[in-house]
Amino acid sequence: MFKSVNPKLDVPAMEDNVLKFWTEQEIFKKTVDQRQGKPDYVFYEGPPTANGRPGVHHVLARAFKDMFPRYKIMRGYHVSRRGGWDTHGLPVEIEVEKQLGFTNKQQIEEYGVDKFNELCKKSVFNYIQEWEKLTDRIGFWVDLETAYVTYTNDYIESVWWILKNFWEKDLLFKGYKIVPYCPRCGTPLSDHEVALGYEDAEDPSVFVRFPLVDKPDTYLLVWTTTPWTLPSNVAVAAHPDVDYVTVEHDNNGVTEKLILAKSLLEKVFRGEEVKVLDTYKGKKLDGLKYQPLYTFMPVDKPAYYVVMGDYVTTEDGTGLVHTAPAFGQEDMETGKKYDLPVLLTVQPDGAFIPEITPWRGIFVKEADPLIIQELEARGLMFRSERFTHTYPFCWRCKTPLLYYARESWYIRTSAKKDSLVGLNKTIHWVPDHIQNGRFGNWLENNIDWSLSRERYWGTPLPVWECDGCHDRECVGSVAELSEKAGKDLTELDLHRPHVDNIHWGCAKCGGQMTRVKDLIDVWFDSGSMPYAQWHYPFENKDKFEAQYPADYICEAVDQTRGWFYSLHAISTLLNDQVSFKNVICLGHIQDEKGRKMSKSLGNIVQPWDVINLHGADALRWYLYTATPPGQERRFSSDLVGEVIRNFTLTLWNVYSFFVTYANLDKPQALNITAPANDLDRWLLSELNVLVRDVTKAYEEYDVTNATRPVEKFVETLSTWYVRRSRRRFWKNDSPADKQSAYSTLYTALVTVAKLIAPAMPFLAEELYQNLVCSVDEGAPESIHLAEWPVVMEEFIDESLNREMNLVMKLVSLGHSARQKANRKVRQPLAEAAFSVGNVFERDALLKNVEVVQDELNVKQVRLLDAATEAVSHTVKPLPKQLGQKYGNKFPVIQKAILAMNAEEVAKALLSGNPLEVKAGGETFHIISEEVEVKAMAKEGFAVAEDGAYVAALVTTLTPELVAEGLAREFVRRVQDLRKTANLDVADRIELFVEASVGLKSAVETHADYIKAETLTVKFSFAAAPANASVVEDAFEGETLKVGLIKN
RNA sequence: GGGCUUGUAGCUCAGUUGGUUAGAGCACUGUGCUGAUAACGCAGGGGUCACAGGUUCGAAUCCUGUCAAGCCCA
Repeated sequence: MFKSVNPKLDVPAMEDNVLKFWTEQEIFKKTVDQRQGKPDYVFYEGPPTANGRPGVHHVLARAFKDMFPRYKIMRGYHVSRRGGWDTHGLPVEIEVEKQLGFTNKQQIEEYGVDKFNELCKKSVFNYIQEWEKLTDRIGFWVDLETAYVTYTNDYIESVWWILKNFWEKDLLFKGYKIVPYCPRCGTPLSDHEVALGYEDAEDPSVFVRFPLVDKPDTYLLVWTTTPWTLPSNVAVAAHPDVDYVTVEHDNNGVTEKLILAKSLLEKVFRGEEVKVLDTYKGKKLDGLKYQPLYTFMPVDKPAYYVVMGDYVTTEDGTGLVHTAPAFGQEDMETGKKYDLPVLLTVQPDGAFIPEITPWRGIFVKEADPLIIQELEARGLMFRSERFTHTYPFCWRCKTPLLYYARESWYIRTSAKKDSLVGLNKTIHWVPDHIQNGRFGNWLENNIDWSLSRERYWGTPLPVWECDGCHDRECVGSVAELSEKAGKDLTELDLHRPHVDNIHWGCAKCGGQMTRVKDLIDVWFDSGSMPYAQWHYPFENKDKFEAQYPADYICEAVDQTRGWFYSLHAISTLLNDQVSFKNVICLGHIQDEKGRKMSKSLGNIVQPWDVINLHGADALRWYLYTATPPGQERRFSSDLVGEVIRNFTLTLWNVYSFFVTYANLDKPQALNITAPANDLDRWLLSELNVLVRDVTKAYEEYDVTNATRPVEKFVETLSTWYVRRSRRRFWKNDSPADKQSAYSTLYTALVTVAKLIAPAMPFLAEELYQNLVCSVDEGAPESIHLAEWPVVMEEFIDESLNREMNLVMKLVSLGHSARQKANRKVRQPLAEAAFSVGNVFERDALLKNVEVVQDELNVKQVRLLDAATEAVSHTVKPLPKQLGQKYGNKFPVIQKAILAMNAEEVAKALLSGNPLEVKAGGETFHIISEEVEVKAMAKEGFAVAEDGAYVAALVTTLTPELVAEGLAREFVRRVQDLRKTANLDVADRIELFVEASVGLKSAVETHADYIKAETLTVKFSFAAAPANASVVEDAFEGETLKVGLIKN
């Protein structure tokens, strides 16, 4: 019937078998093909780069990516899941540079850009086999055979088409960008490179007087650490809400007035006596004109006045910030805002341009002392010192970096800010705070997308410029390029340097059109994937339309400004539409000590180490259940091992139990009908609640709630349902009841398998193959082709669930009482009495008396009753009820109730009448819901309590009870012996017993019970023959020697 | 420096519109149960709910500030 199941599960072997089955039967392909024509569920794969080994964090993302497509397939959707590879960008170049031993761009140029790019192209797939192997092994179903690759001409052409669209909408433009720049290497550095080169450095710290136009004896006191930027000063920034002062100061006998931030007076004058003439907010300085320090360069726009900036701090300096848009990020932003002129006074080699006559050709840092000298000579220097701070240097050549304006291409995203913000409000974010927090804020403060990169391996910016009249054209397709160039360029590699060699005559002046040298940001590549993966609009219009926008994407949280943004921005600017509807934003993985995993710390956990030990399912399940998705998570292999012990094996054992007995009994039918047995009704009720809750969670992209409740259910299934039902499977006089038990357990197992299929695809498949496919030839051949379970509302009985919960609770209390009285469970006791909180619970207990009797091994179960036995009461005023009703009167009421006689209070409340309480000069009528009344057994009981619940056991033993206890002890020894003798569960035996008097008498009395329990057909009080399995033992003051022979 | 997030037992995490005794699993100790179990039940030890103020009859929960960690930006 069913394939027999080894209770000892070899997880990796099981998973390998399932993988083999999927491969051989092409199950993944079938999940796509068989849903052809069904509604599409669209998933986008955020492309990784395969030039490094995949790590645990990649497994995390891939596990989450895999889950929802699997779920949706079972819900009957058509889900095509195309893989993709991100192949361009600086990290790729750096790998190749390392390989070639290069340290600067010069070397790449000398080596040859074509050869360099060839190496880049090869290196991006260095580890592709490892990626494919891991992807396959963790069960991430994604189509890698047709995966899109961002370096292909088709992909690039689509990206060009998008850029041309932006160009035509005037959304693509050239501007300035401040970049960290190495004047010796002649190149800007990436953030990553800048981070490599921070060192302590000594720099000037100067306070300069800027004379006002209208009041020449009044000066703005301005602080800077880069005197060389003063010749390009065009404004001074002040904070609108900070307090500023005008002070009178004695400058070598001449009285002058200085303006600076109030809170910095002390720091600047260092106790020197000054007279504060006026105090006011920075706002008041707005627009105040001053005389320029230098006029080497003409300005074509208004300049030399005070501007407002929120970024101005009063930590250092004077609260008045020298502003030179060419040499600082904030300065540039301010410059754009106020339309200030940009005075580019420095050449690319870091020396002053000829216009700066006194210092022409001098490296700026070396000009600092000369400038200071010059300002001192003019009486404008208030103070000049040196100070040490952390400053970035070029990591290659140790030259101090300059923040320097470079020409750069931008996408005018800020023009579409309202759309970006508005469309974001329609996206479902998990966790939801990203929507208005990190992502929303980023959109609210949107700045234009800096698009260009001065590099080699990437999508070239398709803009050509005339060397004569500087007219520019943007090219949106290969056909267009061919037409302009006057030759067929279909075969042209669209990368540098090939594309750089294409020229044509300028339509306006006849000059030569040459491509600008820039590449575009790789994020633009990945954000273009909804279009470019299909070579849209040149091909596959239908596919694009069917696959846009995505229903679901998932990446780590660092992608908010990466892929999530690039997708959103491109889609908004191009189509005014979202490109994804649901997104899960994952937290990062840390090591077991909460540190970042990094090569340098040597704390990287290799996914293979975990998978080979515990399997892919356990790893996946751990990732889903351990932490809410958006949170950082500490990770170690041991934590994954807990999944096996806690969840996998528990489920596996229930499964193995079912198969073992089902194969013995061969139950007729396994389909479910309305069962008569309460335990079955309860399990089916809980099961359908589980289906309902898990389904809801999947629909809401709530991974934690789609998985954790299954764990809880399986635990209850094993430790309550199966334990309570065990005898119904192997010793049951009622065929109908046995049948019902099989059907119920079977249904639970198959349903659980389906519920975990998206999360633990291997185990789910293994269970399904044996439980379903081996008995139903018409069933779908894989669980991943099966239908998602439907909630059968008619089976849900919430009050039954509450009832069973109570029973478990009371049984647990009963065990606790036993423990306190030191009465082991094998010893039957006369009775257990309970006190519960309300009528519903009283009825629930009475309904389940037999279960409680059996669990606690007591002869009678009943309610503690004040009328028939000595019982005392305690009362507890309930803060929630009373506090909400009476507010700040609660404490006095509570005190008053506790001061009253507990028995009288209990009596009143139990009778259903309100309790009159006098407190604080008022009278309150307290009703029974507002006070918890607990009955306490007075004497002769072993008691355990929790809240309103009390379990009280009668622990006195009669000789009959003792004998019964001994009989059970005897049975237990025999069962052990059966086990050690390796008997089969159904084997019949013959017993030979030598026992002390009391035990012998007990065994005789309970002989029928013993024979039935142990499947004994022949029984004798005699010494065991030599071929018998024998055990000797002593307990409860008795001795025993028992021998067993298989009959 | 700014934005977002997080801080609860040795570890991983729950903790409902604020309700007085803060829970679970793992690990540890003791004990019991078992012919599915690699288990399970019960009990015990283990907590300044990061810290400091505030609001409230009542704060892990709400507010303010501080500290620490992570990510993104500067």
